[in-house]
Amino acid sequence: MNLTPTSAELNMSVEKMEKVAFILKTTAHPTRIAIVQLLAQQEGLSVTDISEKLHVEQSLLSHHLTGMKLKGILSSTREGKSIFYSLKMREVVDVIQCLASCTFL
Amino acid sequence: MNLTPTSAELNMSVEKMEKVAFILKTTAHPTRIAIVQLLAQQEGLSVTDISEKLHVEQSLLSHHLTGMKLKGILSSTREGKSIFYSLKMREVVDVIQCLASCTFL
DNA sequence: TGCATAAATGAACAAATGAACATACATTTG
DNA sequence: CAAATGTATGTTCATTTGTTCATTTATGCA
Repeated sequence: MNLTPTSAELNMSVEKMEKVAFILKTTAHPTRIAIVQLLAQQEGLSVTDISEKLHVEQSLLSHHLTGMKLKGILSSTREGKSIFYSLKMREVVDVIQCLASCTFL
Repeated sequence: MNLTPTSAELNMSVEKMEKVAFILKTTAHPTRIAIVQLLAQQEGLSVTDISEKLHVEQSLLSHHLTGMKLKGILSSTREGKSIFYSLKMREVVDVIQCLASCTFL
């Protein structure tokens, strides 16, 4: 996993910092990290699927999911009664894994 | 180069998710991202240095800095009247750059 | 000493967030 | 259509966060 920045990338605009902060904030929650981890392994899980796997109540989970979708991290598609969520911004997986691999955590 | 996480890494404990969330949360702010970017280029800047470069008022900056230090992202050392801050958890640079390199941001 | 400079701290407040709950909406099936 | 199922939405409340301002602490120097 090569996360090494180029010098061009190091000079970041305020606007970009705000966008990055936005994504970090959107991801910075144990439940949402669990959602990303889950969808990284298996795309297209329904709300019920996720709810059962993570033991998170439906409404609360839905709030998290719709928020993450609104912010561009997830996408969803309806199939019958169910709505299936997938990872849209796959980079967040790398971001999480990068921190998760820190030995001191 | 293998960007795919291993199954071991994907199976993250709740505790680890909380720690990762903690770091993400601690970083998820434009000013704090700017601080990380700055210290990534130049270690050991004083509060005044950072304040001037980022145009952030002393007290507010100090709140951000002490918070980030408390949470293990930065370290600091006094030299005379000044206190110099450095990056302690260098991984957050990678995390930020990873998101910053997203073309769609 | 006393003063200037550098940084941290604490109080106060607005705003954002997370959780829980009830309810509404959409879809399928009988 | 009505009932059942799956999901979203809205409200309320407690907590956390971000900011500002005033004050305090620490250091160096005349």
